Amino acid sequence: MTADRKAGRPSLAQVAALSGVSVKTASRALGGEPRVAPETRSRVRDAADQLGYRLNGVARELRRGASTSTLVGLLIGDLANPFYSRLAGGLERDLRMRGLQLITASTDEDPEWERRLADALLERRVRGLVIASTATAHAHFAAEHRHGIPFVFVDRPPVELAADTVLLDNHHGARQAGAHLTAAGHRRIGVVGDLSRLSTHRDRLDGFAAAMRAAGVANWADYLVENAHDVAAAERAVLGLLARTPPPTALFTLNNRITLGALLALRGHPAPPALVGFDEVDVGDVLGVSVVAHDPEDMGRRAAGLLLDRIDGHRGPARQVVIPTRLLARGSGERPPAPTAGS
Amino acid sequence: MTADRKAGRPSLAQVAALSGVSVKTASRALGGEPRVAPETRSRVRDAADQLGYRLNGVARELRRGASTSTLVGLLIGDLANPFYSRLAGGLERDLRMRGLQLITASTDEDPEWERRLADALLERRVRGLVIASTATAHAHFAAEHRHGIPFVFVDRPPVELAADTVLLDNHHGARQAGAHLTAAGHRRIGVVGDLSRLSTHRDRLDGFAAAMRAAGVANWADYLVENAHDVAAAERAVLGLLARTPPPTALFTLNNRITLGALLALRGHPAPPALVGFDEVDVGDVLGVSVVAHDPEDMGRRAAGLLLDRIDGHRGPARQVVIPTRLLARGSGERPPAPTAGS
DNA sequence: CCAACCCATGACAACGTTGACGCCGCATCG
DNA sequence: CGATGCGGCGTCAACGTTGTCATGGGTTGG
Repeated sequence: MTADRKAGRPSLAQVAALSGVSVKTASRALGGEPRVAPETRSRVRDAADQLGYRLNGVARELRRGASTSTLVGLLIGDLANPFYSRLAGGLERDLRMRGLQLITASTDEDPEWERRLADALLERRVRGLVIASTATAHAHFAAEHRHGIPFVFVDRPPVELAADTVLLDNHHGARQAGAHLTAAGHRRIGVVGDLSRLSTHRDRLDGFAAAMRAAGVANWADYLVENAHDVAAAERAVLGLLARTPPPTALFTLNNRITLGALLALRGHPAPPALVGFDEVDVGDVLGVSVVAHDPEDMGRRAAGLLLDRIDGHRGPARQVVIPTRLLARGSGERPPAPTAGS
Repeated sequence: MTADRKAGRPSLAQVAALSGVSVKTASRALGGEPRVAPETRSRVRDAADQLGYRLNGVARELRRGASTSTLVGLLIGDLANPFYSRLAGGLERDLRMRGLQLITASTDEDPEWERRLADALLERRVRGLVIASTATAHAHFAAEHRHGIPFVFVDRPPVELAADTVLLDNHHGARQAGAHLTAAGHRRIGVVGDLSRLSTHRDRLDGFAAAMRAAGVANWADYLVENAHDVAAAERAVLGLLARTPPPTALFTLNNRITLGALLALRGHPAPPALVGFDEVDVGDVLGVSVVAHDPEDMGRRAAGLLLDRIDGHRGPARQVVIPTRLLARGSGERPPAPTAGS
């Protein structure tokens, strides 16, 4: 009652003193080491309980060395985005089976923040780093990488750094979406994309362009809007596209938030254009939204796999995993072009 | 090239040696302390860059003491659930403005896991703990709490522990939903809930019961299904309710996942029952789903506020913040009872 | 011209734990 | 019965950093 207040947190020395053994024996007893008499062990445990003592993981990590950390860093754009949070969920689940914990930070797609956060994590001596990078160069990670810290890049590949990577099949998925729409007869397809510097955006655009070339649609870029980074911006972008003359007969939205914006823009529209979105949306099923789907949780699991391999000592060259996509036709993408204007 | 491989990570001593100063001076130079000659500082910095050196945050934390940690623990049910991930997002954003980082772990609503994870976080000497607890007692946190570690309970209150809390106005929200449905003439309302041990579930049920009493609806519990913990279970539960004779004319789904399950079950239904859900759903707006809405990110921010107050030395009694809910009428909740059976 | 002072730097200890090693006493074995 | 082995426990040092105190040289001021 007297010591309860001022004494910060008890240390192993206090537990040892209370139970009448040396510090080392107390450490053995609480750490589950063998070679401790059962009676001693329980006496130490009782003393620890009485003091509300808990082993200090920070001291242990310092003593045992950097490669004993159980923390893995995860840098993503925004935890509130279902794509990222599902990825984080899959990653976490596989890591914790190995006793590793996830420390998550959102970059808000700001490269400067991303770097500061990465520095903080590395200073904390995380065991590895999984990163959906928004930066356009990663050479400053080279030193850490050489020192043996495993890096896994997810969703977006590293630049100027040879590290393990998990990517979506962006090109193929977008090409499939484009082909699906042209097959239904669409020639004027509004395309709404995210920040143009992101590799995912560029890859999807490339895939779509390939589909347009294959279908003989020139000038498709006339109906392209980029940098619609949030739902509201996407909604505005779609409304802008629909106001053109002639309007697009179909839309291809390059990620989940943009698809949401488009759905908002099309609400109550008498003759909505066809719509295919990249990424699954939550009730896409119920809404009948056709999408290029993939499994974010699987991305997280694959990232965990690559990371754990490295932690287990795998020394091979950087590996790349590609997560497949598949087109889910649910109605919105199969609407034919409205017969307003000629072909 | 030779030392590059075997040497683990360089230490301050190596930087000091390379730059020809003492360890302490190197520490001062890199730590941004005053009283270092500019020329010395840059020499040390160069040496550090050359070695790929980074200050060791673990050692610093040990040296400076427990209350200098910049880690805050967050325990939630499932990172992939938008409610939790948005809460985490709001929390993280406010914490990082103070230089604090979030370490997140999912409990999968397993009390035993929750306890293990909490132990691990406390052993790591986190600066505070935010927890959406699935356990039914929290006395084992009492010792830590007395030692001054701030706890903030979110979504669900602590049991046998006086700690800061952020809750939703579950009772009021559910009562409003019930009143809304009875006002439209519904008397047979199917209610689908989550794990019955969760306080959120019980509070919402209580609120709904109050509305039923007020409207003079007895035996409402005949149409109650509990423990529908995932989307698939909720879908089955709703299908089961609809198969009853007479079927319910309306549904009240007690959380976001259950609402999703209900939407799946009602897909293509010729004369769907009215539906009100607790929690916002992603495109509820577009779908016309009436819900009892609230702001999970705000919950996170309020939790951050309570935590930061404690970190700043606030010593008052435990405080409780209640986040308001509001009923959003979007169509699904306003459908009148089908005239199949009599009132 | 000497005292008082400040600046830049260094030596040392300590944070709390655990690995390496050593010691003692009792049981086992040839 | 002495040698060997091992279970139980203690001593010591080290992990990498930083707070405290000390030191030497240069500057200022009376």
